[in-house]
Amino acid sequence: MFQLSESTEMYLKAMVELSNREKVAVGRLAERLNVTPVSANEMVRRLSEQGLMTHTPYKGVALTAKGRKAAGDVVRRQRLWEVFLYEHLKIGWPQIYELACSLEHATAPEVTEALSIFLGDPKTCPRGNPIPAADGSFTPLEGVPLSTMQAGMTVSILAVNATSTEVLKYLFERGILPGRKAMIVDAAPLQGPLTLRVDGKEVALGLAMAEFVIVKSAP
Amino acid sequence: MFQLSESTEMYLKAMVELSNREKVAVGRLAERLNVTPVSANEMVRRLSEQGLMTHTPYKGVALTAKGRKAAGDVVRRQRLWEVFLYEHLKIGWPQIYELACSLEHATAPEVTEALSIFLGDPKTCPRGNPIPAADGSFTPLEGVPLSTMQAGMTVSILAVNATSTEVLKYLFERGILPGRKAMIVDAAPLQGPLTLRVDGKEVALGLAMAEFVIVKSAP
DNA sequence: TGAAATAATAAGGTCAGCCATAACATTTTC
DNA sequence: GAAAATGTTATGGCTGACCTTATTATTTCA
Repeated sequence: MFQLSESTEMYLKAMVELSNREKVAVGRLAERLNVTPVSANEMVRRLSEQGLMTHTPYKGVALTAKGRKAAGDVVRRQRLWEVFLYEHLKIGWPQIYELACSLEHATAPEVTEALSIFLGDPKTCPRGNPIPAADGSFTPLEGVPLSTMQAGMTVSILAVNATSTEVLKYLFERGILPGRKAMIVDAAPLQGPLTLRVDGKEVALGLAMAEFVIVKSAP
Repeated sequence: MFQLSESTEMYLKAMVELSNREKVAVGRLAERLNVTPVSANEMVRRLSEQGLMTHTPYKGVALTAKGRKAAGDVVRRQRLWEVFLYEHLKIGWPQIYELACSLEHATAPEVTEALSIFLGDPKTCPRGNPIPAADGSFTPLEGVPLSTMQAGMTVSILAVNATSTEVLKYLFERGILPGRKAMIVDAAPLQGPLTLRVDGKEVALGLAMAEFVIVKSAP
């Protein structure tokens, strides 16, 4: 609607959500965006031609400076709407990502800035992620996916990066939310699930989900 | 995004904005939506097949009950966003239509209802038009286009139904706003312009614009 | 009443962003 | 080092909502 197509915005957003700077495999993009790897490849080619990302075959994709700026704008809109939906419209935590995503695509720059002012220029969205500045710049969180942690460690949950309402609902119901602390009781081998203790309760979490929970180790 | 395509929503909205129940000429639709008459014809066929409108060739198009309900939903979203943008984000009156239009297409039912509550269930948008109820029902304004009025009459402006930001800006700058009173100083013949006295100033207004200013005669 | 204006239909084209299937290239893993 | 997994490219197809050009039908009005 405002230069970038909806599809382009989704790809940019996925890049930010999946990477903390490193290259992202095209297959991961395809998976997150629910398209076939062939489609993702096509789209990555288009976006590379537009100078938004660079693709090194068999190695992955990375945003260019231009792409990072554009992605920052998109993510800013998305997260500001999340704040609005959560804080002012009282919409449930698991739903806000998906609803904000739709609104994001339809938001003109003047609305973004007016919204930010209305909200008091928040720096973090309800899922714990930083809200990029008006110029699109942002510093990724200093955290790692929960899936990389070892049994016995205690972590503090910084952010949840899942997008599907269903997954968010699952995490929400088990108290896996930004700000909480979790103790890793067990990490089963062979891509097996993690067992956590959160809020006094034990929770099993598949690795796929644990990838989208960003944590830092806590004392 | 939520069953109806963006394009469908635009046609439904145009139907509500152009009619006060009577049939609308396909050419008017085409004009307002900035598409060719051929395209509008195609689209009207599609919408008729979906049971949203009925088309009587050479006579015009009318919404069915189903179409009126769907259109009411769309218009409700649009106008609620207008209120939000105007009242809370402090965005200028001429801009809100266009900006709200984009947001409208991206708004899920639960957001619409939460927004309505947040806004205090307003009944009128900043352009003076009624906001349909949650079930899509609404009563059209009891007013007529300014273009149908005679010289010498004094009218009270009920609503402004223009959509282009440019036209809205023109009207805004001249004080042609809901709630104001206007005296028709002169109505030139041959589709000529109207001359109004609004707020002590004289304003010339082409018939095309005057069609989108809804008024009732005032003492 | 007949010309002009408007409306409708037909046929064929474009474009973005998907899809599937199939062949081929590279990397990972046992 | 070979098989399995993953990634890439090629080809062809689809859909929605537009477009143009051309032809035909109806209505309006001078």
